Amino acid sequence: MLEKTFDPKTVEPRLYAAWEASGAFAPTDNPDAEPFSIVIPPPNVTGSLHIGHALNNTLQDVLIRFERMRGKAALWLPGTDHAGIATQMVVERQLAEAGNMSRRDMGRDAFVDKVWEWKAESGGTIVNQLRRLGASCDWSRERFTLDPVLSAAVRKVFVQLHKQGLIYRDKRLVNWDPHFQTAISDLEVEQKEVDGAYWHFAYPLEDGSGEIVVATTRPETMLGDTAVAVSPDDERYRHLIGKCVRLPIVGRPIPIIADEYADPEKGSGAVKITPAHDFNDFQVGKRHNLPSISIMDAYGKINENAPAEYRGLDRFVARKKVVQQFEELGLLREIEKVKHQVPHGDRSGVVIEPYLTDQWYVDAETLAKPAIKAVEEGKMVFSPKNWEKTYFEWMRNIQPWCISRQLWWGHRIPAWYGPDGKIFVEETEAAAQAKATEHYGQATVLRQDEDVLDTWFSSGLWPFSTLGWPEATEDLKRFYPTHTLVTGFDIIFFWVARMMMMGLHFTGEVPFHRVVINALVLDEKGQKMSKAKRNVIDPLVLIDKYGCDAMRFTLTAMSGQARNIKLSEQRIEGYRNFGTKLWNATRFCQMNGCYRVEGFDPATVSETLSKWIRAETAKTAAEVTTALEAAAYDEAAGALYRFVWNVFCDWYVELSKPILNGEDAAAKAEVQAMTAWVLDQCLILLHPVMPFITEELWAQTAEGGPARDGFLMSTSWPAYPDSFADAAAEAEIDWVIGLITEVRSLRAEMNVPPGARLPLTLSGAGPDSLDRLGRHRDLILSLGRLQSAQPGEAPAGSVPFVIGEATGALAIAEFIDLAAEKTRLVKEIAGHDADIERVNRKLGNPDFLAKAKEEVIEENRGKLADAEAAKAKLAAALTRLEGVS
RNA sequence: GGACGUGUAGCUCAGCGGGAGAGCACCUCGUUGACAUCGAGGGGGUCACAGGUUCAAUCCCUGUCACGUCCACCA
Repeated sequence: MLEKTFDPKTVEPRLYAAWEASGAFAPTDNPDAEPFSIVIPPPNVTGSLHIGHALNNTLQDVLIRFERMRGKAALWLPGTDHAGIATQMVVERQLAEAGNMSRRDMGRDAFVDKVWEWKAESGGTIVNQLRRLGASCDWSRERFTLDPVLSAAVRKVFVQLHKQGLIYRDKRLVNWDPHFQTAISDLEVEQKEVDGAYWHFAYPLEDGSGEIVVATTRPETMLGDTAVAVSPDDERYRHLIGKCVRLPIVGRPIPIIADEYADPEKGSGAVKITPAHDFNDFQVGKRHNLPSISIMDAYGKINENAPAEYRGLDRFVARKKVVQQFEELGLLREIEKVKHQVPHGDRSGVVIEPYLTDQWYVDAETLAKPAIKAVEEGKMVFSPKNWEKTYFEWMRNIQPWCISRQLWWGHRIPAWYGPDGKIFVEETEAAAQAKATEHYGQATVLRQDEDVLDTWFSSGLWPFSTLGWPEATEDLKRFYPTHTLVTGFDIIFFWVARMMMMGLHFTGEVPFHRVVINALVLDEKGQKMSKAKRNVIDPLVLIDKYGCDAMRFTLTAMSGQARNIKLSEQRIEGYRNFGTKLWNATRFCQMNGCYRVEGFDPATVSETLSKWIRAETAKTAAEVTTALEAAAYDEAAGALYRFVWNVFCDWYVELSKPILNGEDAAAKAEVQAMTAWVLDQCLILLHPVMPFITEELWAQTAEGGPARDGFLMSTSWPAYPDSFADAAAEAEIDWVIGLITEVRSLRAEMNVPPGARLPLTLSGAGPDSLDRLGRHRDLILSLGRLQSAQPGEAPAGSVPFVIGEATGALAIAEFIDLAAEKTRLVKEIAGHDADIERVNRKLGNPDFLAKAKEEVIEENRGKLADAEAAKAKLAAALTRLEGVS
């Protein structure tokens, strides 16, 4: 016999270890099995499981368990991402806390060794947390983006793209993070609204004939100004074009130029041009051949290109100083306070500087074309579909992707420089050396590029690099392209788009056929979770408190098409209760001798109740299967919840009791076997969502019956014959349920004391109804707490209700409240009247009759007839009642 | 500025052309009987607003308002 309650704390680790040890997570060896593969969005190796991971990985696990049970060669390939900046940050912080040498003091090689040490010690955290989630990943295939095979793939991709002219080195403005002293991509820049100001500065004309006023939000950049631009159409300034102003503080004469970029509507209509520190100005500078004077170093401090008193000052100190000097010079015309968007580094949180450096770029525009086309042609579909608009929007306006990072942790760029700066891009140092020797005619010392690649460069190769590409491995042949990618919308650009570009370019195929975008998990108030707001819900805490299955079911059930999920603990509690319900239903089965019968075939049952639950089971299985195929996780969860709780527990179990406690041994034996069968189906169908409790029940229910053949997780997903659908059985049991519900409802409404057993009569019943009444009388009596249930006219002092073609009447003379009953009848009749009127209006409309579909018209005729019949019965009862009173 | 999304019961959401639904919360009743982590019953909604298409609109179209997210830009 089962324990009173389920104890997830002891069961979960035990079962997970058993699954993993048995090899059940690996795809089947069966060569005929259809492959079904997904790759995990690799969490940062520094990460720990947050609620977003919990959702994302639960959905993947539901999917992979489902497909595995369907007999596919299901591979869920796990792994982690080396996460360049994030990991480097963690290790640097640890070094500092331990009072160790800084990264720069210890040097590159020593530092990278330290990071590997850290990875060996602490890098497994998130992977073990995924195990607690029940994730059935094939750990034997676990990958890390810096693994030798994956690194080789990165080098090959870089070299090939370079040879194809799709990777190039260029000197231009990048988003520079002065905190980490590295370039970052556009995507790693976050716009934040901050308080700032427009400072309006007057630049005196060199010939002393006046001044021109410009405005800026970054006064320090004026130290690098090389022009002032005005619109060629701006009458106010036309006469000044070609003249020079003398740049205050600096003393440099700079020209006034005409350029469309200057908008006469904005500010004074004149704009200072700092090509080395502003993206727009850089373009203007190019057009006019202006010098680009970079006045900052990599740390955001003013450099030697500025006047001596500024050198070494932090950019924000310099800003104040510039303003102060303008004020002292009498050239500060206005300070206009504004709130404006300022770019910040997403990791460092500091203000990003446009900075002029040499960096490596990917020609994303070229790579994007096939990636756009693949989605247009439906070779890859988003679910929900709308996300393709986001994808297209970005892909069609894509900018060159800056991929070099001035970090030490990552894939070092496979480019070597000769003494004259000649670049050799090769997969290995030896190959580069060979090329250099050939080029220079003698062995020459080369220097490798110091930079590493953007982490997303290697992530972009993930679906094929993890399967062994560029080698034509068995795994690559069998599992690529992968089937589905489950991920969050926040990384559609960072990751999905890049995988599409790289996958198509290097394998000629889409990396996945479907991308399922999961929602963002918010707190119960709909706010983003953040440590600062202290509203973070830790999935591990939830697992401890409610059990893993409860959390998984909650996330699955709430994972609709909406963009976010507001998670509340109350909801989790509800689904924990659902698990308890299933547990107790199983206890009921055990107490009533419902054990699995070897060789039992549900196709052979003869009890109507058996046929009914068989049909309901088949309906549910079909619903769940369809929903999971379509990634409609919430629908699958909803169908399971309703079936287990409302159909199986609330009705089937109740309806089976009289038979289980009855004298008919054959019927009892059948229902016992059938009940055990249905319970098994519940466990199977629930397993993908609630793997632990179902596996545990699967094992425990074997105790009183034949032994189970292996794990539930390795059991086949059901496919029932069409013959399980059973309209007659459905109609019959639905009638019984309807009758019992009516009786219960009337008892409650009429305030009949719980202990009172009442007589029920049924008048006007046809042969079917009489038959059903006869066959299920015991059930009806016990569940309706009735004294008797017989055909016959309603006695005086009874309350009527409509059941199909018949009128039921509950004799409650001693409890009846005439006024309340009259009110009830009037209300019900009014309800029918409203229906009749609405349907009549339709049926009386010639346009409706002419244009509506025939079945709709028929349906309405049926409705009308039903409503009129029901109304007539109740009206008759009302008349009788009025006769009494 | 551009794009996307959301407004349905007190709350969270499903439904998306032909009778307004679920869970939670609420109210009433009920524990020696699988389960009080429970059972039975019940109340509660001009489906944001305004137009349009249609025989028929919560559902499709247009507009308005409110809220949210993303992208771009700012002298």
